[in-house]
Amino acid sequence: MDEFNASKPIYQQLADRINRQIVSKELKAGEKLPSIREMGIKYNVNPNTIQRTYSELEREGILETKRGQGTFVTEQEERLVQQRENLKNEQILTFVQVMQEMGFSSYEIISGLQDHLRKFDKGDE
Amino acid sequence: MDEFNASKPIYQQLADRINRQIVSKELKAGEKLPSIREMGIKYNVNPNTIQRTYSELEREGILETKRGQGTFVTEQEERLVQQRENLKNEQILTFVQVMQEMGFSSYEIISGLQDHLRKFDKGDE
Amino acid sequence: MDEFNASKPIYQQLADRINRQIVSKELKAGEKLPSIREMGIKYNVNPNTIQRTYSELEREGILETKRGQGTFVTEQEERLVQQRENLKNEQILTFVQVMQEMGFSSYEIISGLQDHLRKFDKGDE
Amino acid sequence: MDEFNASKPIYQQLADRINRQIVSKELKAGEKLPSIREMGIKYNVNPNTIQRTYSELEREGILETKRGQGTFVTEQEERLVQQRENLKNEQILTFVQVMQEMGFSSYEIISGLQDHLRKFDKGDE
DNA sequence: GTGGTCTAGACCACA
DNA sequence: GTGGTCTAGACCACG
Repeated sequence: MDEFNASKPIYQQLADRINRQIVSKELKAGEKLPSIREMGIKYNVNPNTIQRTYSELEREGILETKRGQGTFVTEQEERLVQQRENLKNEQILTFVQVMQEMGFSSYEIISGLQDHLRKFDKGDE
Repeated sequence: MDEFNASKPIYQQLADRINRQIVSKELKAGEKLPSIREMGIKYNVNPNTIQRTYSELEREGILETKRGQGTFVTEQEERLVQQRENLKNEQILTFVQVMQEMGFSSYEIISGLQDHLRKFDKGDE
Repeated sequence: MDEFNASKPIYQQLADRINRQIVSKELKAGEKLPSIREMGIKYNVNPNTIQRTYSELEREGILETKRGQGTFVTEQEERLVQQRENLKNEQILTFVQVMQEMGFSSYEIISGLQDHLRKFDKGDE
Repeated sequence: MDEFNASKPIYQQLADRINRQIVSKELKAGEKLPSIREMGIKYNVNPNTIQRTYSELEREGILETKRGQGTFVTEQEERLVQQRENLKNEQILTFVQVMQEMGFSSYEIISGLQDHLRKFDKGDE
């Protein structure tokens, strides 16, 4: 397991991934994350790098560490709800910005998106 | 003019910008681009950096260099049309992927997007 | 009860707390402290940690251990008076040092402090 | 030069120091800081540690880095003014909290402080 | 030259 | 066992 993109720092790619797991409820409030060392082995990455990922997410307020016990998803559910909202808006904002800079109209954006979803939709609404 | 983002290489940010200018028809087929030197001055950037930007776009097939004359947007209009379609689908694809990984439903994606466009729409459609 | 700060060792935070309880006369000269085991349960903390807290304060001369009876606040009242004075001056000294290093004038320090006390004063004076 | 406190991380002690230098205008808006490597040598500390110090301060918004050029105090003077205010209030807040927990009255705090300043005042008002 | 990332390996405090 | 800090040394992109 070492499928990392060269253009973005590993610690950020991992942070993004965990962020998504939390936002998609794959990881739940209060749940314990693997230890830094375990993660290091799992992703074939230096523990320091994992450490950086975890602190980054702690700074964002969605992870908490308990001394000598490990790192946990925060139990403050509001933070998680808010994070979900934040990430959604962030993604939409940059997507729309880029599309508009490329000269696509709102109509083209929406209908292009609908076409895409129609093709690949797995029925999850 | 030196409003560059720290996280991405300047040469790529320039390439993206030119890509957008071409796709949005701000730059037209066959049009001459400023010389490397001019661009360097205009954006207050090292000529090496511009050089790299141009080669990148040449590799993508939308710029052409004529020795002794300068760098031009390709005159093969199909390439440009195709590039526009490519960039659009690329953007949509990765946007939808990320949103789905975060557990957002097709409904949330579309309506979130519509909300956003409603708020910020500049009337272009 | 496990509201501990991550940045400082727990045993020290406990020592500080007891120090304050003694200096504020919440704990009086000669008074018996809870046993190590009781404290451990009360604060949901390992007995080793409490042990360390107590020895620390013994070293400072304000606690005394009587073998087979438990741990007590010293009965030498002067030590307590002196400790109160020490802690006060210590706090003031480092506070002023830091403020002066940051370039705050004596006037700014005093008036900033008065402003703060005016806002938050609970009437104790 | 390796006068560091054992109880606090070096990178934070350095951040505090720089924070103070900026707030006291010893370092001015837009001024260039020594390179990571220079600082490392000066304080006999690993460049990585300095790096962490700098990023910490960048996150706080008072430093900025320009790729390939170095690290600078931000030129947005308001951020600096605000930081001065923040640090002042932070210091006052924790000082007063500690003193009140130790049972000192507002009167004792203020007059203790005034006594202290009277003794050591260097004429800066 | 600059900062940014990563690794390997070490030591520490804490539970 | 856990996370937190630090070092030494490496490689990279950028100007």
